[in-house]
Formats: sequence, structure tokens, C-alpha cells
Amino acid sequence: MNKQDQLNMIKEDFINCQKVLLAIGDETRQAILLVLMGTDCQTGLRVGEITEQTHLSRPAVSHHLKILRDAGIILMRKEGTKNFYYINVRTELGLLRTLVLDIDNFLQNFYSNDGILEG
Amino acid sequence: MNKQDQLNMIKEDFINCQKVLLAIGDETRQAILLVLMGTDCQTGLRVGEITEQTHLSRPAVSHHLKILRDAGIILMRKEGTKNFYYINVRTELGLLRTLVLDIDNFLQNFYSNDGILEG
DNA sequence: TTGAATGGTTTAATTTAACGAACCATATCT
DNA sequence: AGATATGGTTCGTTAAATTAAACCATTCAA
Repeated sequence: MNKQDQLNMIKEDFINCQKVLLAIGDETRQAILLVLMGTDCQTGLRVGEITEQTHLSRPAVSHHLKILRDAGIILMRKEGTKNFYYINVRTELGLLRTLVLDIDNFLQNFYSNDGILEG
Repeated sequence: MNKQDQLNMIKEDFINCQKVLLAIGDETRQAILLVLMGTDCQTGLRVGEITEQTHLSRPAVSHHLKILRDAGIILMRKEGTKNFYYINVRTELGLLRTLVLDIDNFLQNFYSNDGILEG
């Protein structure tokens, strides 16, 4: 694969994980993720329970949960009026791994000291 | 390593790559990175040259370059009044890889169907 | 030493994101 | 149906990020 192909791939990677990057770049959402990861198994947590463990209002939590959900990082299960949120085991963070790996590859191929090939 | 230890590790990871996440989460900065990666070898590009390849003003480019530099993703070399910017081969994107790997590990240990251990 | 080139920074305006009060929708229970 | 619990959404406000004009600092050439 030549240089331009790799660059296009990285460009695609950026597009694919755009939502994920914005979602986990926010410290509040990182805190929410850690709260969710701290719960036993996959039963998930209700919005109210998450709110209690943060300094935020319920609407704010709801807002951040939506962003995390749109990014494919968490999932929701309805149960009556209760909504349980939990980490998506098949999380879209894999897209991030792809991005990082592709960049690593690129740098190794075209920026390493022992072999500048030029595309 | 138990569950809480892993959670603390992920918490650290988030702190460590906070700047990186914010830096590459912005589409404009992604475009700048792609421009830098597209240049032949490591001579780097001047601010003026980067400006020409974007829709931005020079101050805006300068602003974004500073953010990318603070995050350890790019480096600068001065040559007279000219400043050359280039990708940091030892880029701090490695911190991102660590984060993703740690989360993957965590999910595999505590959220996989075949073995919920509880910490 | 003047003039031109290069690019950081400051400032002010615009855009975008985050936030909570108030509100609305839905489900459950009596 | 009425009352309660739960949580999405709307709306106006506040906070933060992005942007370009204007400005300042440094280097080099004539």
C-alpha cells in the first residue's frame, strides 16, 4: 500500500471515530463512563443513580448519555419507566484502536529513520 | 490485578491523554495533521504553507498548531524567522493506544459472557 | 539602518457546547 | 381516573472554543 492510500485510510479513520473522539474527550463523560464501568456486571445504572454519583443535574446527565450513546460507546435498556445504561462491550472504541494502529503503521513506513520510501 | 485497580488505571489513562483527545477531536486539526503527514520526509512545513492548504487564517492555524504541539503530537524547528512544523514520530498518540488497550482488557475481564469475576 | 518576510500574540466577535429550571411524556400503582 | 416515579426535551443562560483583524517581535537582506 502506498503513501497516499495510507493517508486516505487515516482520513477515513478520523471520520469513523469522530463521534467517539468528541464523546470521550469531555471529562464529565469520562467520569460517567468510569461510573458505569464500576458497576457490577451488565445490569446497568439508571439515570437517577448516575446523577447521584456526579455533580450534575439530571438533564445534563441525560444530555451526556445521549452523546455517549450516539457514539456507540454505551447502550440503553428500557424497563418500564426506568432506563438502564451500560457499557457497550462491542464498544466503538475499536475504531479508535484502528486509527492509532493505522497512524503507527504510517509513521513506521514513511517517517522511520531507517527507510524513507516516499510514495 | 483486581477490578478497582484496573478502573484506577483507566482513570489515569484518561488524564494522561486528555490533551491528545481534545487535540485530535477537532476536524480542523485533523486536517492539519493530514497535511503534515502528506509532506515528503521530515523537513516539515512552514505556517504559511499550512495556511495555504486550509480555509483558515494564519492566526487560526497558529492557534491550532500550538494545541497540537502542547499535546505532543507535532514538533517545531526554527530556522531564521521560519518555523517548520512536523509530526512527532514518538507521538503521544501512544497514550491513546494505552487507553484503548486498558479498556479492552477491562471489558474482557469483567464484562465478557464467559467469566464475570467481580473485584 | 531601513525594509521585507515570517509568524506569535492580543483583542473582540462569533459560534458552539454545557448547564439547569421548567416542562412534557410514559409507565406503574392504588 | 388520579397520583407517583422516572426520565426525554425545550428553552434561555452561561461558559468555552474558534476565528480574523490588528499588532508586535525577530531575522535577514540590501
